[in-house]
Amino acid sequence: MLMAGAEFARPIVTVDIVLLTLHEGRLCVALLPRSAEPFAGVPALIGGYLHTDEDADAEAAVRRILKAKAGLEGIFFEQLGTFASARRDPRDWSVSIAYFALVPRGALEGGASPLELRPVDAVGEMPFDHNEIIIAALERLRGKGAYSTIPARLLPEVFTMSELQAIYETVMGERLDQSAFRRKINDLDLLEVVEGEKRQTERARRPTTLYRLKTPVAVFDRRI
Amino acid sequence: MLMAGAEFARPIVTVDIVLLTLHEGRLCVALLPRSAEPFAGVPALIGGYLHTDEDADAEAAVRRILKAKAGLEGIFFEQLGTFASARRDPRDWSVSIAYFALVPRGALEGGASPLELRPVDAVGEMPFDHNEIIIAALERLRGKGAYSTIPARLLPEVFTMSELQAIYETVMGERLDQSAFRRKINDLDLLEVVEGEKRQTERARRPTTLYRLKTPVAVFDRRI
DNA sequence: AGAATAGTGTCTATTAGACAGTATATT
DNA sequence: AATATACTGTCTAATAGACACTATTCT
Repeated sequence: MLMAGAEFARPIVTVDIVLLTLHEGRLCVALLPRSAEPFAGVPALIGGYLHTDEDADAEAAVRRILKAKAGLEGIFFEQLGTFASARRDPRDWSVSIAYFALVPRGALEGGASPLELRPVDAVGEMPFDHNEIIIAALERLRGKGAYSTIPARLLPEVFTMSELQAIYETVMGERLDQSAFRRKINDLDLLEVVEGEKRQTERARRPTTLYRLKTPVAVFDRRI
Repeated sequence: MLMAGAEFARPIVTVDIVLLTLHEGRLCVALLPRSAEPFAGVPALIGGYLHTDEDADAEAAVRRILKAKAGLEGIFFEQLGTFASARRDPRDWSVSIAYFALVPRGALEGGASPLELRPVDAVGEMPFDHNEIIIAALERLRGKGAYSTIPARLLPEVFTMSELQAIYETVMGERLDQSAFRRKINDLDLLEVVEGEKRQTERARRPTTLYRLKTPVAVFDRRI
């Protein structure tokens, strides 16, 4: 039995973020070369130590790290799971609270950071257990994606119905029927119309209604 | 920028388990009086420190704690989420890797431990953020429950179709049509028939086919 | 026979998928 | 008019829900 006040050697605690975005129609993870050993210089998930002196909670650490290392603020993220074992980090027993985050294409441009976008179907060998963490993120996106508006967070705030459908097709890896897709989206009452039209101009096309999500993330019962 | 090897004060890391079972037809959480300060003697979630010297990973810690504190082995559990903040524990910045576990009614009997079963709809005020953790566990059970055989882990290995239906009804909090339920379960091909029959004997009833899950946990697309 | 639960059949309403058709812009 | 995409309508198949019916045991 434990005595009151007895303590144990504490593990390392870090936060790692699987930041996903679309680049040239492919789903990509954002990687950053590690600034310190182990694996210094090797591209890895965006992450860092929990700063117990300044982070109020794990989400605060995520926000701090996203801002400092990728220049991002106000983007969607949610907890993915925690990877904790004696073996995952050569330094010590280590706990990584993993998050997955989505940004619209283009939100990463302009930042002068050495972010690398690597297609998720060709990430290659990653340091630590980052391959495993990325796989968990993809499962989450594909699983929850079909039942929520989470995939829409890969799009800018305002988008067309066709763009939304294309995102779901990419995330779920299958073609969707246009008519059924629109019917479901409308039935679920997720979107509101934004005034203004999008006009396509290479060759000639009918202008498009623009939409915005009514709520940041909606989860529903039915599959898209 | 961080220097190589720079470190930060490490937080406390614990594991907490929301152990759910059925007792008199109601869903209950198993609580244990805390053996040490803070909140010594107060019933709380089953949990404990991660032992970096003996636990290979977080799941090993869960198994160790379930065995030592509740006398349970081989039961279903899965990671729920991690609760990490400066405020959740009066001692220090604290990380709790929370798990949710299901046991059949009766698996808790015999153990002489001071386990208390408290109905989830009347848990009352709990120490730390344990109320929040319990709510997350219930959401998980109700959410994933409708799309998986997880609720069946509240039953013994062999059960009848009616028992299974009753479990889903309790978990999901709604009545289900018997015919539709059986049709879906059969279509999903989740169960195998166990030789032998269950005979009811208070008053007179037709004997029942017994079933077992084909796989420990199956997740499907369709709602039960 | 009667009670009690096990298990089946069937009708109808809803939802999904396929696919063709119409609409509206530019060149 | 031709083209390209936006958007709608409709038919059919699959699934869900309601509900009544039959089956098998014991007393």
